[in-house]
Amino acid sequence: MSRTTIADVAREAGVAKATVSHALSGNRPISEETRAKVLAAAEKLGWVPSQSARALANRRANAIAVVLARDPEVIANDSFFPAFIAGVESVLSETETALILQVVPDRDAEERAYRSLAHGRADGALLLDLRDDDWRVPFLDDLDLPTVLVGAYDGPHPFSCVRTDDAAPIRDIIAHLRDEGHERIAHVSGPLSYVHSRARAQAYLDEVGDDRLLREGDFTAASGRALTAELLALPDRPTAILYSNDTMAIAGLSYARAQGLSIPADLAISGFDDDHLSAHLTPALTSVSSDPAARGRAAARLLRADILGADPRTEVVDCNIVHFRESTGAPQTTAPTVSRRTP
Amino acid sequence: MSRTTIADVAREAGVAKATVSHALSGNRPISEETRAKVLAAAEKLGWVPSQSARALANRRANAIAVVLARDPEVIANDSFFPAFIAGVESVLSETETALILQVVPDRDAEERAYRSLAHGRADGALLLDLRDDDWRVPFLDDLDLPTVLVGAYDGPHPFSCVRTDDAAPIRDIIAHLRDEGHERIAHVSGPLSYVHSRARAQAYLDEVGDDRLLREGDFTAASGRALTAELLALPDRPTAILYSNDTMAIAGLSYARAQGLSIPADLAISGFDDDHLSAHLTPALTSVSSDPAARGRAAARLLRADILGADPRTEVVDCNIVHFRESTGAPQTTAPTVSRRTP
DNA sequence: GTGAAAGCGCTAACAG
DNA sequence: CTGTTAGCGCTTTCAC
Repeated sequence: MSRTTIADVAREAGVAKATVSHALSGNRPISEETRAKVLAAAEKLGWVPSQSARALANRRANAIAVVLARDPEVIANDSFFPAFIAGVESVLSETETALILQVVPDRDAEERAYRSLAHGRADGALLLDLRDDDWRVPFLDDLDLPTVLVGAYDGPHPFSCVRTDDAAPIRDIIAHLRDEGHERIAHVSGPLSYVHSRARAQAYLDEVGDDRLLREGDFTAASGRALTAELLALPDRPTAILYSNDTMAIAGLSYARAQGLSIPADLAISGFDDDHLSAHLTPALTSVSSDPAARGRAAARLLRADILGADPRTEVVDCNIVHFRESTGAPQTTAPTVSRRTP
Repeated sequence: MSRTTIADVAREAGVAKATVSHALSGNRPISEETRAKVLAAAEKLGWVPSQSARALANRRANAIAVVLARDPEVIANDSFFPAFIAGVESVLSETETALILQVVPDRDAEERAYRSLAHGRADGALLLDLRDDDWRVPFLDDLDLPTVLVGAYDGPHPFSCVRTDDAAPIRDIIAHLRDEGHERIAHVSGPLSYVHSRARAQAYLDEVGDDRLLREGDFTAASGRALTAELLALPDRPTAILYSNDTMAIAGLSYARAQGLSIPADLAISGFDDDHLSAHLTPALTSVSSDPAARGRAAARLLRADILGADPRTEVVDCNIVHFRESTGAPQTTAPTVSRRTP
């Protein structure tokens, strides 16, 4: 680590420590001449200000945090998260702010993590995977840690918020399916305690009227498969299934085909999140892309403003696009597979 | 933020600051009685030690860093990275160590990032996406920042290293293809300056003997598509293509089918990395799973040891498994799709 | 415009 | 076993 400190640079440049500090931060007028001397000295000694000393003096860590309480395995198969993080980073990098990622196994660890973050490690936090009456909301309010909620949180809260309208694409898909003649349309949701799963399920219920064909999954392939089996075993089995993410949809699609059903002739299928491979499946999967990177950018910008003392505000990032593909009867975009043996 | 400091807790408990500090760290014997008093006081005041003050005094940030120089878009479609990070986190969480993620646009920013990390932000770094004669290796050595190389780096270096054997699965796939009667086997590699792409390409060359059917891609779907087109346009077009990742393989597969080729009858295809959807494609894609989480765990453990002063060592994590699926002629694992109209 | 000195909140000698 | 006293390296009044 750097044994050279601001004092060494000050000595080398023949000025006071304060001058070195201000020459770099620009927090007070410095003559061009001294500034040049200071920069030269810093360059010569290869000095970089210590982040920890600066954090202590400034009461600012120059870092923000994302804490995930999910199972590592779930994180690994999630297409939303990496894109979201990439968006966040693109904003943070403008201001030399670091992103701290913490994965915790249980609520206890999560509370400790937030406490320690709030006390000198991070200047703010991004909250994902919101649940109804999420305990983290009042908790972080108490901790007085600037926070941005990512998702359509309904409860009372003092924070900035990035929302999307997940109901509209669900309505569009259902309308499309009805046009195609479907009457028994099912929905495999994510855990209903998550606000985004619930919003999607609610849009489905509003459209369909009852919950006889609604099944609550957990976003894993296993649940997608199991609930598809359950739905297909019904006496009046659905002719179309909307899944709340692509992982469940693909598992369901795969199961249905294994049962001898043809997609979309016997069963139409749609997903959500538009995994980068979904367009390449056969049949290609109808899904909803939601530009997670745009949401990441918006969240990072809101948080930066909050940290600087701005008033919290809610931003609606509307970037949901339905991609109608073969799995719901859209015409094939790639040529049909004709068996042809070349010499 | 916490206005309550160690001094408040000391006063509340009627002891000295040092006692409070040691009661928590256990760095010197404390009577059960005082410790209880201290803990009670800390609890009552809701005090948590300030990470930044601690970092400054300890000269330890309790954080490690991963810096990515990739395009955010590439990160978003990469199945290796999130799983790797999940593995890293599972080890870090044991010791309250944070992970700092930084995405930088260019080399200049990357140097600054490492400098600032080395100076108080992080105690060590994980190096991914290694290239031949990677400038970061001597640079970090200079910075004196404990580092673990993730990948089979050949140049001289003083660091710990996590390697895998990527050649074996390539050999296995080629052997399998030859058994199936293939003679013209092509390879679409990643950028050959990356050590892992090169290792795979080298294994291919060693097996096949010449580079007439080798094409250098960049891991994106676009390059997979373009190079597939190029290979299929050859007078003696290949009957099998090995891709260096699944994204390129799927794009290639999709292109080939659009050209009217049947997979695997006309063209056999294999990928690498086993994206979580690859098993669900039709035809399912032959690929190599490499347990990125295991590599993440190994890297984090090595780095932790290095930070504590252990001697650097190289660990081979051998977890590559070839999954032979339909795209190379393995029997279908899901039942065939029989068109059947239900009432 | 610049310097000197007082913290930021914690840890670690050093005494007792 | 516990209290006192210096720092860690930077920022920021407060003087000049």
